[in-house]
Amino acid sequence: MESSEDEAQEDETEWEQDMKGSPFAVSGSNFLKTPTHKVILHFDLDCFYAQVEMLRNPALRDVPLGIQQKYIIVTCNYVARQQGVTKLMSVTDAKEKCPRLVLVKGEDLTHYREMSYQVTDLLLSFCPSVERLGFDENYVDVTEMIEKRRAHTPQSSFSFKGHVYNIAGDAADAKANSHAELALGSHIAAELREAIHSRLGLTGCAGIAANKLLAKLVSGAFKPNQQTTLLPENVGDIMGALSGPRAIPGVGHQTAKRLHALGLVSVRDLQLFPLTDLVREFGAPSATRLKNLSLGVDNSPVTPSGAPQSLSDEDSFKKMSTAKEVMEKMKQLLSSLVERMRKDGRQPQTLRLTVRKYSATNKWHSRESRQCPIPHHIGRTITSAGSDDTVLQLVSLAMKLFSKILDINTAFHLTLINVCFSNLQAKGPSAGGRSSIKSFFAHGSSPKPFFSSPQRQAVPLVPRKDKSSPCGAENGFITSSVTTPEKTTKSPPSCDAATLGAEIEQRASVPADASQDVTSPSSTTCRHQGDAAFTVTHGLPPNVDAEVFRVLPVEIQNELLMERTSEQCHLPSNPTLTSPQTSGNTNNTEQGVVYDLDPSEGGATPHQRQPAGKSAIPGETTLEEKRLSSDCQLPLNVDPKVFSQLPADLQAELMTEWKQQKPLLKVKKAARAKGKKEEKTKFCMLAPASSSQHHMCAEG
DNA sequence: CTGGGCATCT
DNA sequence: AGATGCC
Repeated sequence: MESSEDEAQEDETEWEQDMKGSPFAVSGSNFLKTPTHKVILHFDLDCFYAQVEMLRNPALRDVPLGIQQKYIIVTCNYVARQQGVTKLMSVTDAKEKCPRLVLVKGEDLTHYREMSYQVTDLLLSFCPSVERLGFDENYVDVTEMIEKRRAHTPQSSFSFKGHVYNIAGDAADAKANSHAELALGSHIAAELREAIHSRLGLTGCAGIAANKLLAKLVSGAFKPNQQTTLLPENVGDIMGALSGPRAIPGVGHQTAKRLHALGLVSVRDLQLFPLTDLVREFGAPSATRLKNLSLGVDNSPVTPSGAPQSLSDEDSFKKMSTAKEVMEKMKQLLSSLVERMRKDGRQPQTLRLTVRKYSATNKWHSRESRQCPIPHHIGRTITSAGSDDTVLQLVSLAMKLFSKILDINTAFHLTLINVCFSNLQAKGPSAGGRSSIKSFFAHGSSPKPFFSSPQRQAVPLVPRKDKSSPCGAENGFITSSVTTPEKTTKSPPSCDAATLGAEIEQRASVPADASQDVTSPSSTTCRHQGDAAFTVTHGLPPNVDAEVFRVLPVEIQNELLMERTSEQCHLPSNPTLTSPQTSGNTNNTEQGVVYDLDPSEGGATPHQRQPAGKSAIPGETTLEEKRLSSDCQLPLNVDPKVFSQLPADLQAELMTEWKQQKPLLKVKKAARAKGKKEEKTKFCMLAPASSSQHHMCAEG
């Protein structure tokens, strides 16, 4: 049944070899010098944060210790676990279980991060192929180390260090000689764990197996501070022992839900489920990967992590609803970020702001982010000086992003703010940013592109294979191309991967690495300019740090000033003082909502007001706007004299920016006047930078 | 009363 | 930009 079809092609050698036995263990007679399977180590530090705190304060060693982030115990030491405390338990529950639980705040990750990289660096001193997974786990591909070590290891003298999964202690040694690579791997793992302990004082577990998936799964078999090796003949055992698909690394909440909807509740269900049906649900790439994972097959390489590709800092809270709070939080977050960035030495080229808005229904997942290039003159000061002014400039930039996410003058309720530096560029000692591109094309030969981080260059060390993987496991295939001539695997009676059907290999045409060719995407919406220099500094909004305010972009300043006006000044005075340019944008003009300073409604925020036909007379607004557009487009807090003295090109640049900032009102009005929807499209083309102010004032 | 980072894929 | 997943 199986191979009646003549799909042919496939490397026959591989095919036959695979049909003979387990993809993992080519029994004994392997004449090839290159290893047929890799040996991957997975290291997992015990209750990492708690260990770090116990190192910092040895008095905590013998007491029940919990690491607290906000209202959660993110991890705890084993004394606490003995008393029923678990990871991710609420502080309330933890205290209930263990009244004497000692809590240490763990929101600041600095110490954990530093120790984490010390561990990775230590592993790197033994082997170049180290991949981080979070702060407390590392994969190490020791295949090459083992090749060398095996060369000068006497035959038939192998043994295992630590546990061997599902093999009794005395039976394990009998298997060592037929699994020499894994046996050597177990010794290397023991040595590395010992190095971590003696040099850094940390304990942890290790898993030794033929791929990352299995190494990770088996590393937790005996905890804490122990290690376990998984033999190929026990792959079926460990996969079958999983509580369900969700327990497979790579299968998250969403995937598990979709699997459940297909009726798949056990790993075995997934193993036996027809690939065709799985493809229908997940698409070929994900389907093949899922099915492979369920079989214990994982051909993903250990990819050296190197230095992080981004640095971020965030804080969560129950409620944040004023611009003042937002700015102060940003200042705080960016200060620490800049400090970290300075130590890193590289220069970030992108700033990203992420917020989480409170929402009764969608409580946890509604994150929104905006990003923009970091102007060169700011970026440079980050690594060199890291001054207060740098932080303020970044706050200014971040506030621009913030105003693209939501309207500052409309009530908001944030529960999280995150700032992130990305597009980190190693700054070479010479060659200031320019001149680089040309040199690449000048002569065909490839000049060293910069100074790139050594880690990144180390990537090629990892066999980038798709086929021809030394893992030997791949050949079951079924090219998951569009045509999908799926060779359905015969439904197997056993759990063993070999019997269940060998690996399904996707002809992964990996998109290589989409290494962004850097330089500025044309989205110049966030371009920084010296706009702050022309702003007035008197009459600040209440409770806003003058220093911060001074550096803000004028548009943000305007909004803040207007907010103050609308909230505090109930004076019936001339409404036009509230900067129509900015006020218009903050309202749903299509509903005729405007800032209507009604004394009867004390501190109500504008958005809470009804469209109220009263003062929202379209005619008036239109007139007001015409006046502005024809005459003075300068923000109200810009001194026209000062502005007029600026170079023409800078004037134009500033004007462009200001127009981009608040174009919505004008255009929408214009469109409405003409009654054509096409106008909106035209607007989008003319002002692509405009934010998507899709938040209608709704709740009226 | 669900944290603070990271990465990859789309 | 967002979703998803890992710790």
